[in-house]
Amino acid sequence: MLLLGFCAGTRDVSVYVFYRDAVTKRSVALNMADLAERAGVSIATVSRALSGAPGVSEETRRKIRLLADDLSYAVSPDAARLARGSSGRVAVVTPDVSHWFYASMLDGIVTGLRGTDLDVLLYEVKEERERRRFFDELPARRQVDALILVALPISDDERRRLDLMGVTVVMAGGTLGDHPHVRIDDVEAGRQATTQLVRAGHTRIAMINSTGTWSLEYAAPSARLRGFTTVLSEAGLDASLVVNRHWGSHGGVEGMSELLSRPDPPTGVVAFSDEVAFGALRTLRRAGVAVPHTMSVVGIDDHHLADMFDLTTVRQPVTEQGLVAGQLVHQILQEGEPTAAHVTLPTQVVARGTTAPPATT
Amino acid sequence: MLLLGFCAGTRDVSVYVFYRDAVTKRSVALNMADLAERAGVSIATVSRALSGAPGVSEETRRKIRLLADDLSYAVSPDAARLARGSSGRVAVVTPDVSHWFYASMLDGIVTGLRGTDLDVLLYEVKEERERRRFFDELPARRQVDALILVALPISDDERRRLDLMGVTVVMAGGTLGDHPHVRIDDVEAGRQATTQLVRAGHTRIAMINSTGTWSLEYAAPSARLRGFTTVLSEAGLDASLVVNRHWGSHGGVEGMSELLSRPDPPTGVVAFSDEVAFGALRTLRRAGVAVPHTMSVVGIDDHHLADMFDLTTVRQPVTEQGLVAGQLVHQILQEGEPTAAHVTLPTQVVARGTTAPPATT
DNA sequence: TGTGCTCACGTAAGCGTTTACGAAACGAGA
DNA sequence: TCTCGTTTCGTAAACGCTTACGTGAGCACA
Repeated sequence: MLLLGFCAGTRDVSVYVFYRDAVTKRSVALNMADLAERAGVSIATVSRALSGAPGVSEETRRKIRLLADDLSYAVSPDAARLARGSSGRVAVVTPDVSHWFYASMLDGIVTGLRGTDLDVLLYEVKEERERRRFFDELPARRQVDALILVALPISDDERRRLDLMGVTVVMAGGTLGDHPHVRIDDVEAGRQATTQLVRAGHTRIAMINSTGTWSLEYAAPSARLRGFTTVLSEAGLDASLVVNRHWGSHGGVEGMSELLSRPDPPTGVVAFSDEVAFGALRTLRRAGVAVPHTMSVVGIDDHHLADMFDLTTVRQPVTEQGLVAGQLVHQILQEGEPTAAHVTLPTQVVARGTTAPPATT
Repeated sequence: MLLLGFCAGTRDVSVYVFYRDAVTKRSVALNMADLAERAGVSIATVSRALSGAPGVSEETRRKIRLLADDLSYAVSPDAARLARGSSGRVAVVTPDVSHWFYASMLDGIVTGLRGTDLDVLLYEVKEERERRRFFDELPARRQVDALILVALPISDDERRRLDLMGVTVVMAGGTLGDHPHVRIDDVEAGRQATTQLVRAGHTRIAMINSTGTWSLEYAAPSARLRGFTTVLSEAGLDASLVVNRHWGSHGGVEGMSELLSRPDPPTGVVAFSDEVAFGALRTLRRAGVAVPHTMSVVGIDDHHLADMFDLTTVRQPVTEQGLVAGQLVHQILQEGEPTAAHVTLPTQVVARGTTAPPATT
C-alpha cells in the first residue's frame, strides 16, 4: 500500500492508496472493523458491546467501550439503520416554521424527542402546491419511522396515501382520522372566550374569525365559532356579528375596522387568535377607542407576547401539545404497536386588561 | 419459500418466510433488484437510470423511470448514502426554535434548501449543558454533510472540535472564525437606531441592552452598544445611560422601569431588540407615559409584530439571512471546496409611530 | 476484413453495520 | 469421566444501494 496523496476536503478526510493496480478512494474514518482489530475481538462483538446487546461479558464490553471513547469512534448511523431496517428519524411537517404557533409546537416536539434516539427531520410546506408535492414524493422520503403533522389539514387522498405507507403518523394540533393526535378542544376555547365577555355583562358581542381564509379548511375556526355561537344563544344574545379575515394580525386590523364602521358596533370582540386580537387592538388604538372601557377584546392562544398587549385570552398549551406529540411518537415506536392515543389538553382563561364590563352609557 | 405470517406493524410491512430452516424477517418494500428484474435489466442500470448518471440510453432510462413511478418505488436514502459516502443531510443547531428570531432563521434556511436534495435535521440546544452534550456527541452524529449554527455562540474548544471533524460549518446570524457566515452589521444597526433619536433632536438617550445576560457571550449586544456609544459621542452626548436586562420582552419591561425611576429619565430609548422595545412600551403604557410625546422608543429587528406596536425600528433581514445560509451550504457542498463566503446583509430604518422629537417642556 | 473507438450494459466489489447460527470453553450434575 | 446447559464469542449472510471495470455490439475508417 503506497501512500499517494492526502486530501482534506470538505466532506471527509481521505487517503488515496494503490489498490489492485488502481487508485481507489478510501475513507479514513474509523470503522467497526478497525476497532475490532485493535480490541482483538470480532466485529460482531464490538457491535454487541456498543449497542448494549447481551452476549458479551461485562469485562469485554467495558474494554471495547473504553477503546471506542479513546478513539472517539461512533457507529455509522446510516450503516446501522440499513442493517437494522429502521431509520431512527421522525419527520415533522409544518406549514410555516416562522410562525409563533408552529414554532412553539416544533419546540415542544423537539423537546419531547430529546433524550430519545430519534432525530428530527424538518419539512416545511407553505403552499398548496408544496403540500401536494410533498405527499407525491413521500415514498421518496423512505427515511423516517414516523411523521408528525403539525396542524396541517390534508386531503382525503393524501390521508389514504399516508395510511398505505405503513408509517406511524401523529397529528399535533388537530385530528386525522383514527391516527393518534394531540390537540385542544376548540369549541370549548371559543366558549371560554365568549363566556368571558358575557359574564362581564356585554350584550353586543362580535367575533373576528378566519373561516374560509385557508386553501384547505382547518377545523379550528369553525369549532371556535361554534363555541361562540353556542354561548351567545344560551345567553339569548345575537350571534350573527361575525367577520372573517386572515388569521394573522392584519386580519385583526381589518376585522376591527369593519366592526367599527358598523352602525351599531359591538362592545366586546372575540378574536380567532391572539394575533388577530393584536391587530384589533392596533385598530382600536389608532381609532382612539378606549380599551377596555369602550371595547373589550379577548383572544385565544396566550401568545408569547399577549402579556405585552395586556390581552385577556384563552390559553392553549402549544408547546405542551408538541411535547406530548413527541413523546407519543417515541412511545409508539418503542412499543411497536399502533397505539391510537387521542389526547386533548385543557384550555383556560387568562384574564388581563383588555376586558371589562361595558361602559354604562 | 413458505409464507408463514403477515404483519403490518408500525415500522414496516413485513412478511415472515421460511429461509434455511429458520424464520427470517424480510422487508416487503420494493428494492432495486425487484425493479431491475421487472425491467429486465441489471441493478446497475436501474441505479444509473434513476440517478441520472450517464451510460444509459434514453429509451431504457425512460422505461425504468416509468416503471419506478408505476410501482411508486424510491431508492433507499440510507443505502444510497452508505454506498456513496455522503449523507445528504444538514444539521441546523439553534438555541430556541420557538423564538421569533430563530424560527425566522430556520424558515429561511429551510426555504433556501428547498428544491435541493438536502434534508434538514433539527437540533435545539437550549442550555449550556445541552450545548456541551451536543458537541460531545457530535461524532455520533456522523450523519450530516454540513452544520448550520444559528446565532449560537460556542467556546473555543467546541470550535476546534468542529474544525477537526471536517464537516462544513456555516454560521447564520453571527461569525465563527473563518467559517462562512451570514449576518448583519450590528454596530451599524446600533448606529442607525441611535441616529434616529439624535436626528429627532433628543439629547438624553438611553439604551436597554443585553450584555452579560447569556451564558456564553453573543456578539450582538456589545456591537450594538458600540454603535450606540459611537453615535452619541460623535454628537457630543452622554452615552453612559445603559441598563442591561434579559433580551426578551420582560427585559424591556424591567429596563424601562429602571430608566423611569431615575431622577432624570431620558426622552429617547434604544432597545437591544424589538421584543425588548415591546416590553418597554408596556411599561410606558402602564406608567401613563405618552409615546412618543414624552418618550421615544426605537427597536432593532423589525419583528413580525412590530407594526402592531407601531414601533419604529431598524430592520434586519432575518429570513433572508437564513435563506442565504441555506444556499451557501448547498453551494459549498456542490462545489466540493471549502468556500469562505462572508455575507453581510444590510439593515435599514423603518420609521413608525414610537419616535418623534422630544416634547418642548 | 481487420482495427479501433464509442456506447450501453452487466459483473461484482464494496459501503459499515446487525444478527442468526455455530463453535468453543467452562462448570455442574450424574 | 461423561453429558448437558450456559455463556461468550466468531463466522458470514444480509441490508439496498453505488461505481470501477469489463465486455460485446455497432460503426467508421483504412
